[in-house]
Amino acid sequence: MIAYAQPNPSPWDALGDPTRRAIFRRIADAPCAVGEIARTLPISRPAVSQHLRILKDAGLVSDRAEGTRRIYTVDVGGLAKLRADLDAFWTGALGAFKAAAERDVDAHDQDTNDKETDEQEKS
Amino acid sequence: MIAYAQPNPSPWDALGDPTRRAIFRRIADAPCAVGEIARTLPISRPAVSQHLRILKDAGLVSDRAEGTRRIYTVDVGGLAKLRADLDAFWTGALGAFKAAAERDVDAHDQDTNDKETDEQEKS
DNA sequence: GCTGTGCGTAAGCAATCACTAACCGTTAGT
DNA sequence: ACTAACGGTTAGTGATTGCTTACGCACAGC
Repeated sequence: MIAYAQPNPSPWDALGDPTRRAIFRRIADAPCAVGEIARTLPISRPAVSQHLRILKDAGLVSDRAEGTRRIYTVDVGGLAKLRADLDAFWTGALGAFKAAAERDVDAHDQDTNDKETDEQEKS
Repeated sequence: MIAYAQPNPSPWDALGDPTRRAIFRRIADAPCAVGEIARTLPISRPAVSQHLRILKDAGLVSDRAEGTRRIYTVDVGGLAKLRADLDAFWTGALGAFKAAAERDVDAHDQDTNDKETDEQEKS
């Protein structure tokens, strides 16, 4: 899976896998160690390690040593990136929606602007 | 890629691919047709079709016919799901952070509660 | 020092996935 | 009716990916 690792994968890439989402969800609830996570999932402990590496490289979690254990915690930087992207998607979608609503009066007379008309008809 | 299709993939699964994120971003900007998207991306038009199918099954986009063209628009339902999940991640992460902040006074005396202490040290 | 526990990493493998070319149905214009 | 444009679908292919086992290092307790 190291072959899969690229320097800084996108948080979206990282959470595009259901196992990694489950792991991340667990860490978001409370910081925990690799072994604790592995015991709650139907996969091997090294697999969890490898997933954590990806989450870490994506900026979604960070880790620190505590004796023989490594404790993983959420890195809000990665969450912020996701939120920013999601907001952009949302803004774009709602922007088109609002533009269509403002043109609602003329919707049937101005069929030349297909983009807004399409969005209005979808809603 | 139909082999990849499952009835209702998660929006996270759908956006876990960079090509699909690019497609979705384009649609979030404004509704558009398959061919328009394909012309702006370095992949074939059938590939775009297949990606759109996944985004649609994930509830992130919807489509309608307009002559020979199919116009794709954002489905805010899928966006809402992403937002809800993201909020849950965020809430969990900040909850642990706030709990640690409230215990800041006793942080050095109560090292037995490792979870909160860990989160406080991370921040 | 020895032993046990925890965990990162590498290598290998089977399954999955993103891509292409080809095919064909639908729509629209002449 | 013919032609062009559009786009969904299928099948095949090579690349990618998530998993496992094995190895070895670090830490902690005795």
